[in-house]
Amino acid sequence: MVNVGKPAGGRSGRPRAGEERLSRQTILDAALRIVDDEGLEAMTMRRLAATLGVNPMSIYHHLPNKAAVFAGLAELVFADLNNTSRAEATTSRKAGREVPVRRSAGRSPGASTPTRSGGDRWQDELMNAAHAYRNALRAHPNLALQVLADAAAVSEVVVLTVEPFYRALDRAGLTPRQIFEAVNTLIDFIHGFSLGEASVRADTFELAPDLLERVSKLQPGQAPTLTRIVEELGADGLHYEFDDGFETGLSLFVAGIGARFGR
Amino acid sequence: MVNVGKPAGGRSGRPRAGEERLSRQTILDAALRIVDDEGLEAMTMRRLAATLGVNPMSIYHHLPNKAAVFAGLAELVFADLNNTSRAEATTSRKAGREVPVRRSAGRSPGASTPTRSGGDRWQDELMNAAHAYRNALRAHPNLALQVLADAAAVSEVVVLTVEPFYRALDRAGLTPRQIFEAVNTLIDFIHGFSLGEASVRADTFELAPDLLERVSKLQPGQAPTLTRIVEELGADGLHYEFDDGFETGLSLFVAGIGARFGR
DNA sequence: ACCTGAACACCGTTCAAGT
DNA sequence: ACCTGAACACCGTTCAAGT
Repeated sequence: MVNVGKPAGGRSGRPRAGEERLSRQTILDAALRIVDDEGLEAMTMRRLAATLGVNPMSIYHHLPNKAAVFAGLAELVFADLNNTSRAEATTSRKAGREVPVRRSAGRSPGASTPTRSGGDRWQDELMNAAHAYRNALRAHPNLALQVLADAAAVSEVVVLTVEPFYRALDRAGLTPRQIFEAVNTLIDFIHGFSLGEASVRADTFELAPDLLERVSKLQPGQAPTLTRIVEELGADGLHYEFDDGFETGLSLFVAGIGARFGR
Repeated sequence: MVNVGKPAGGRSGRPRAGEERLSRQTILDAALRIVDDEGLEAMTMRRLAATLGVNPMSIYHHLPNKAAVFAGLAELVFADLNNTSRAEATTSRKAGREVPVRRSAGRSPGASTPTRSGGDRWQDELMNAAHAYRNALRAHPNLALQVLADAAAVSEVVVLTVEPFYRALDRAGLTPRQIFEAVNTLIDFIHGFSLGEASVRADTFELAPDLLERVSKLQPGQAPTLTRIVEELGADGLHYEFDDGFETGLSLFVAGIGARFGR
């Protein structure tokens, strides 16, 4: 199965230049590919070396250990997010490697919100930030758990990530303290949501989508309210869509800001 | 360091009866102790066997593999939660093993909410459910990630866990669909929050508590709004307490329910 | 039924050596 | 500077054998 060949076939999308050298970037690209295709635990140092057509120890010359590889992958995810959300900003282009701009499904693809009057601009801005964040985590389901557990390790790039949230809520007129608290809460929600979503996509089940089946297996009287509510909902009502769930959560949150902070 | 002795000293709190036999329960207890004391990755099958004073292979007679051990641990966490939140319910007591009732720090330890009039009962009920859930995850920080990633594997016991949330929101008068959506959102928030909290307690940093230091290292103009807001807050304003953060999140959520669903 | 010993097919990482 | 081979100290798990 595993092709431990000579100097690695040109598997990745990148065109191999005449010079084929090992670098932090090529290593991380290969690692990401393994994680995406075969899951977290398939990503071993030896396997990584094999797909690069290189001795396992060569990797240690560019990254100090396996943890650093995973930290590097987490960083990639956030970097992707930052580059995606301000595709137009006047940034001095980083050397090499353009990050492909992924577009969220539901929204208009062109310029940001076409001239609309109304006063609900900050809500849209906040929604956009939230969707971009979710999409970045969703792009690599197998990596999500690692990213969320390791967000710490990625300092700068993670901090940049919250700027759009701050901007939206600043525009909404909240106080600094309110902004700080609201952003923390919203990001916690997105993390929890994405964790559930990633679990389902990876392989297993999750609470929301499976509730009906599980409740039916309960002994009578173990969870009376839950049982009754689920029955009232019926099979149709329980059909779960992650997209809807995310939207609902966001709108609940926006409504909360309005009510608590008088917006 | 590791004491690989004869038939295992009486390390666990349980009194060793004359008969010292291996069982699913003793294995899981030992595993939980290793995870709590030394972290997830210290919990290897061989290490577990050593602390039980037993051959590694003996374990496989009671649990099919390592994944099953972790699933069992996740189940313990949720079982703990269920037993804690209805300490008084008339349940036929399960054979053996009483789960110690952990009490949350901030609240009055006695009977639930002493006779209070007012119409805000459901809010308190919801808060209590949320705190109990958070506390269960907080009781074993090293396990939190595993639990959240694996909640799926633990079917029945996880389902029971949401009953208090359903009861509170049913009392609030929401429709079944609204309850379903609100509970999903709230639990996602708690998961995300607990993930962050567990990461900090385990070893690393996290966004909220560390924001100030990190923002100061940003290049000028990289995140203008964030930078300005953080400066306005100042060092004092940014001091982060998880307890406050959780309370804020909950109240934002409760306010959202009020505003969206007219309660 | 429950436990064991030896073995298999892996790991991450150190270290001394090659070019 | 960058890469390698051999080795060390581990893993999870299978399998045939013991009582």
